Amino acid sequence: MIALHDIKSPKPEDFPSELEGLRMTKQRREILSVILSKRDHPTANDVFLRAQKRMPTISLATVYNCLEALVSHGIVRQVNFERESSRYCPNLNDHCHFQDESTGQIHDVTFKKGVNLADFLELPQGTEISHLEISLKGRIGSS
Amino acid sequence: MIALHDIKSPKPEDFPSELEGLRMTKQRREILSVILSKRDHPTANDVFLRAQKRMPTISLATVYNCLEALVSHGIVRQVNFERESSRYCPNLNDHCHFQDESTGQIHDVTFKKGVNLADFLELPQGTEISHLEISLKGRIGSS
DNA sequence: AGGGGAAATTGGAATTATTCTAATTTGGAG
DNA sequence: CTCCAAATTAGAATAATTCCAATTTCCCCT
Repeated sequence: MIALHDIKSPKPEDFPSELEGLRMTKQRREILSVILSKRDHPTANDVFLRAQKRMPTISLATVYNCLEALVSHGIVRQVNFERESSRYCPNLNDHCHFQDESTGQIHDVTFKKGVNLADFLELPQGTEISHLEISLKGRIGSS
Repeated sequence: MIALHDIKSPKPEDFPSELEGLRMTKQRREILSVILSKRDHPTANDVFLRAQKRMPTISLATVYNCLEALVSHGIVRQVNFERESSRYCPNLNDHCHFQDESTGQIHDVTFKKGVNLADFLELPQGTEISHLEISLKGRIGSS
C-alpha cells in the first residue's frame, strides 16, 4: 500500500477532493504539492514563494491557514528547531530531525527498529504522550 | 560535590563574582537566583516580573541579555515547546521536558541509566551532536 | 441549473516574542 | 582615582505568526 506522502512529486491534480476529512481546495492542493515535491523542510515563507510561482494570487495568510489545516489533519508535520521559524515535513513515518550546522540542511532521522519511548525515558507512570518532538543539531564528521 | 544548580534557593549574594567565566553582575545574580528559586521553567517575561520585585529598575532587555549570557555559558538551559516562548531551566543534568497539557506544568524527564542517543536513533555515522532537545506533551493518566 | 450559506481565501492590520540601538552606567585594572 | 570595556537601560525595530473583516468559493438543497 502506497501512501500519499510516499509519492515523489505529485501534481496538485493528483489529490482527491477530500483528504483525512479535509476539504482539498485549490490552495491546499497546491501547498501540499509544494511540500511533497521538494522535501527540504521549507518554512511557511518558502512554501509561499514556491506556491506563488504557479498560483500568483495566493496570499501568505492562506499559506499559514493551509499549513495549519494540513498539520491539524495529520497530513504534514510541523518541525521546530529552537526559536527558528517552523518548517514543514511530509514524512509521516515516526522520525525526528537533525540539522546539519554546516549546511543548514535538515535530515530526517528514524528510530531504531522496535525502540519505544518508555525504553529510554524515565516517564512518570501513566503518562500519555500526545506529541513528541526531537530536534538535533550538529555536524557530520568527515571521517 | 554539590553544584550550583543543586542548591535549592540561593540568595543572589551566594554567587561568586564570576561563574564559568561569566562576570556575575547584580542583575545576572538576581536572574540566576530567580531561576534557581522556583524551578517551574519560567519564560523571560516571568523572570522579568519576579526579578522586578527585588530589583524594580531592571529592564526586560536586561533579562533577555542576562538569560542569553547564562545560557551561552552553560549555567542555565533554554527550553522550547513548539512555537511557545522560551523557558529557562537550571537543571544541568541530562534530561528533557514533558508538558502536562492539563496543568501546563513542565516536568523534567531523565534518561534511563546508560542510554545513549545512538542506541535508539539511526544517525548517519560520524554525526556529532552539538545540541539535542526532546519535548513531550501529554497527560498523566489517572490510573 | 439556481440560490443560500458555511467555509475558505485575501490583504492588511495587529500581536507577540525577541533583538537591536544608542545613550548611560558600572566596576574592575592599572 | 581614572579609564575603558562591558553591562544595563528604554525604547524602537524586526520577524513570525495570527487576527480581522470583506470577499469569494463551492457544496448542498430544491
